[in-house]
Amino acid sequence: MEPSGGAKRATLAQVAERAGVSVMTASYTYNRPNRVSEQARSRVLAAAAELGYAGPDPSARSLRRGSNRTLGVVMGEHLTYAFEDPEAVSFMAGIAGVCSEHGYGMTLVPVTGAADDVTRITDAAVDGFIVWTTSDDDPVLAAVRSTRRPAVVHGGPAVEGMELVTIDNRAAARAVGAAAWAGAERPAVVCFPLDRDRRTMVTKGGALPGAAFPVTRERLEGYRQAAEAAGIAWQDVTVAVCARNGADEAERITAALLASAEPPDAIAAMSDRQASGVVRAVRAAGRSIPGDVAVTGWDDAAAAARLGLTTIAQSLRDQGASCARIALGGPSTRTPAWSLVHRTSTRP
Amino acid sequence: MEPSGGAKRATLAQVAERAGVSVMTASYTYNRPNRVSEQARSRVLAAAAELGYAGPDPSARSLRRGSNRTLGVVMGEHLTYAFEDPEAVSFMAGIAGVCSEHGYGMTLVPVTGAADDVTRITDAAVDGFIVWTTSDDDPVLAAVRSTRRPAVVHGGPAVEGMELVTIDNRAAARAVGAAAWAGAERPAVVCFPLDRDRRTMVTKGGALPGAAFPVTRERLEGYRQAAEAAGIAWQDVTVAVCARNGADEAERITAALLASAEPPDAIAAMSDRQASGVVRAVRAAGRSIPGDVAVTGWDDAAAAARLGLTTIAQSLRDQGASCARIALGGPSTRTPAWSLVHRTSTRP
DNA sequence: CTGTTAGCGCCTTCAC
DNA sequence: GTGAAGGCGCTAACAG
Repeated sequence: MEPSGGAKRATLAQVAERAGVSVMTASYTYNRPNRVSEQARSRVLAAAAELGYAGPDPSARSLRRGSNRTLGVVMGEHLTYAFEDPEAVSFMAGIAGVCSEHGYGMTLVPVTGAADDVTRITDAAVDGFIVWTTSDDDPVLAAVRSTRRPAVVHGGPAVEGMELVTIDNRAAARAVGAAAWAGAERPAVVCFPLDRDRRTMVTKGGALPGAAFPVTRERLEGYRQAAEAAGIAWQDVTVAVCARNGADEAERITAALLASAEPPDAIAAMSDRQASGVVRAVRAAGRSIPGDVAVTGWDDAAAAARLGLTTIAQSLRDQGASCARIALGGPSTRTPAWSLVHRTSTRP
Repeated sequence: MEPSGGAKRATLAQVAERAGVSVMTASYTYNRPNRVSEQARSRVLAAAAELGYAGPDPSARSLRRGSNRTLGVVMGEHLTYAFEDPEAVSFMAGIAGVCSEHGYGMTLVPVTGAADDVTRITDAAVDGFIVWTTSDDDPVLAAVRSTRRPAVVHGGPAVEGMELVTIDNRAAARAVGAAAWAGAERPAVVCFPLDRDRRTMVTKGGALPGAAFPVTRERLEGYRQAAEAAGIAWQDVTVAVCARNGADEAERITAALLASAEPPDAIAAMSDRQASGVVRAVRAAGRSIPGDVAVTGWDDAAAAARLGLTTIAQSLRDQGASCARIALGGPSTRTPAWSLVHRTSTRP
């Protein structure tokens, strides 16, 4: 199961010998071609071709130069998640664009939630890390920090010694919450998981345990403030905590809420994916939007426009690009812009 | 703009000195903990903690071991494309899953279509490559081959010395083509680009230049065979070549076809994304599906089910996983399964 | 323009 | 259970 490494690779020294030049001339041929005579250069390249030498070994070069020309991206729990969530994909596309511009590669560091995550991070041959939003207590953060390489966290938590790129989730939640709760009497939040245990629960705002994910925590706080501004006590707001960010789970949990004794008449979701599920459940229950139930999303994904969702617009792509630029030591925004997009899923 | 590398990292030798042991004892502490006395071990770890040593340097280790524990993925032209096409994303998710299982990282190699692509590939510190389908003449192939590392091409072309994982595109195109052309008199193909120039054109099958992308070529050949089996001469089949795989371009080009003197009554697209655009254009023109125009897609994406598209089902995710397993030296399928899914967009 | 020297940080080998 | 030597393949720094 181990990679064979293919046929044995020739070394620069062998190429130099065959070409009848010193190792340095061979090295220069690859690194400073114009510092080498045309003649020497072609002899080196000829020797390389004969030996099937494909150029300097990248690891040796990295060791010598002290840089890998690669950024590491840590996406949390399951690497495949990175590809399943369209917003995560946008984020990665933003990173990819900047890496590409700078001739950098992008290594996805596999993290599973298991104990060896730390090893996988300290073992990654990268020049800097970008960490997708995670919980306050995620050991991955300490591992990344311990490498002493430039590191940028997206979303949160804020970690001393690491950069943070995030919108003001609390303010954005206040804004979209105000739209959601307008004219509502029985509001509900369809919520991201609170911590890495990802326990599902339905409770009231007052009874909610603290959230270990800062993004979740900040948004809840914003919804709470919006509720109180609308004259609704937080302890009267239903909070339905999902295990994951996805439409299906949001749909099921919404269906349950609507079938309960106190069906909500306004539902704020934490993503447009969740909101899509909410919309399906509301329609399936024969209720109208926003007449019977107001619905809000988050992200302004394509689905949001299609469904007429009031939502928070932000560019995960730009945020990914910012993270990458910062990791590469350049300047960029730490507090990206967001805006409230009013559509037809909320009461005017 | 260069990464700072953060604070200077301590070396194993420094840790050993501080712990009052030899370098080897320190090394064993990280690599063979049980070959070291409890006492020595804890002194080494204490020294490491004091110095902020995060473990052996990955590049040095790679150099010494001759392996990077990382697979390289080459996605062609624009790295961001990898994240824009849902099928490509599935494919990457499949790779990610296998890498994750094996504790391997996954490096996305930035390739732009420019001359330095070759450099970027030979510079990548990876143990093997997976190359997303490309054209026969793509220099990336020779570059990957020259590294003499295990390499797997997905889709094509077949390259001596590299593995190939692909469905039988010709047979699949024959199958879906048969469904598309049933009862048709003016068939058309909405086609992927023929070569890396990505020139747009509308022509007849007989006048079509050869395609440099094997996947495109094979599918065209399958459609041709299906046409002839249905008693339609290839030179009578319209082929609309798009610059990229996307719904919008397919929609525009279909609108033009429908407005022409000989509007097609059957359109076979090369992806469900393209087919979505085709469906939009057909509806916008006030034609019915399949009554006025039969439509087929490819991939059996979510959109295909939603639109009732007859299409070819295949799992890009499984194919990504296969590629990764093969690159890691394990066994896996080279010829994945596909199947024809009959829905309502074609004539019975 | 070309060559020599001296490591980059680590781990395999072999001795004790 | 521990350590000394040597080298993985390459290139910065400095001659010439």
